[in-house]
Amino acid sequence: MDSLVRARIDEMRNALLNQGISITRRRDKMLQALASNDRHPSVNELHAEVRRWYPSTSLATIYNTIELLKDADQILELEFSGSANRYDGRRPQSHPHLICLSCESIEDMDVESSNSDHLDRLSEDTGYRLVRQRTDYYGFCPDCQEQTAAASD
Amino acid sequence: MDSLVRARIDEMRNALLNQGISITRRRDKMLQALASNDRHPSVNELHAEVRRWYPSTSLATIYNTIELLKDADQILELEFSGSANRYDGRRPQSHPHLICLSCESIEDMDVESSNSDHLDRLSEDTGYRLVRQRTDYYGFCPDCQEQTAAASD
DNA sequence: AGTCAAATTTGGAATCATTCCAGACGTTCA
DNA sequence: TGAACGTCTGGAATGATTCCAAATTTGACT
Repeated sequence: MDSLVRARIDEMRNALLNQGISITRRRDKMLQALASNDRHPSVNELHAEVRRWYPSTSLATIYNTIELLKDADQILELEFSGSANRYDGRRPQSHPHLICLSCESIEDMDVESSNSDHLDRLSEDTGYRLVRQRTDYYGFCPDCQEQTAAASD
Repeated sequence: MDSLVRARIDEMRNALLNQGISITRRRDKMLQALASNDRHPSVNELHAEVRRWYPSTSLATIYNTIELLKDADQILELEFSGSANRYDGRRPQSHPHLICLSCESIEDMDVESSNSDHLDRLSEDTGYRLVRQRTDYYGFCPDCQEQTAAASD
C-alpha cells in the first residue's frame, strides 16, 4: 500500500481518537476505502466496499461514520441535490474539483497554496466568519467529449 | 418597480421566447418573483409567491419553469443535499456567494469581471469543456455571530 | 362564437437520498 | 458472569424532486 495512503489513514485515525471516538473494524475499513479511492465515492460505493469485509454493515453506519469524519474535519462533502453526495477523504481541506456533467466523474484540481489565508482575508472583507469554501468547475471531461464526437460521425 | 428589475424580466422573457417558449401568466409571475428577490429563494418560496396571484398553481409548474429557465441559461441553481435548492434569477452567470451555515442566508458577492475568459483558460489547461463554475464561501454571517456572542454572555 | 389540436397545468403517486429510532449486539471492566 | 456503554442493524419516516395521466387553457382556424 502506498505510504501516502497509509499516512492519510493514520491522520484520520488520530483525528478520531483525539475526539474520543474509537476505531471499530467497520470504521477502519471505511477510512481505508476513503484514503485509497480518488474517485470521490458516494455513500453507496463506500457501503459496497466496507461490505466486502463486513457483509452485515448497514447504510446507517456509513452515514454515521461520515458524520464523525465531518465533525473532525477529516472529509470533504460535495453536495448534490439530484444525485448522491460525493466524498473526498484524501484532502479534507477545501480545494477545487472538475466535475463531468455527463459521466459524473470528479477530479481533484491542484490546490492553490494559501487557502486559509484566503478565507481569513475574505472574512475580514465581508464580516463573515468563513470556515470553508466550495469551488467546482462543471463541464465535459475529455473522454465524454470524444464519445460525443464519435457518436455524431 | 426598479428599472433594473424590469430589464432583467425582459431579458428572461426574451430568452424564453427565443426558444419558442410562451410566457404564460404563471411563468410571468415567476419571472417577476425571481427578478425582484435577491435572497436566493427556494422552490417553496417561489411557489408561495406565484400562488398569491394564481392560488391553484402547483409545485410541478414551479419545477417546470425552473427547468425551462435552466435550459435557457437564465437561472443559477445552488444545489444542497440536506435542504431545498436555492435559485438566483438575477445574475444567471456563475458568481460566488456567501452562505451562512446558521441562518441559511445567501448573499451575492461581486463578480470578478472576466468570468468566461477564466473558464476558457481553464478549459484549455484541463482538457475539459467547462460550462460553468460554482464558488461559494460558507461561514457565519455578522448577524448570527452577534447572536452567538450575546447568547454566551 | 365554435371547434380542434397542441401546450400547459394539476394533483397525486413514485423515487431516492438521507435521517431517525428502537432494539440487538459487542466490548470492557469489575 | 453481568452491568454499563458505545456501536450497529433494519426498517420506518422525512422531504425534495420527478413523473405521469387526466383536466384545463390557449391559439389558430373556421
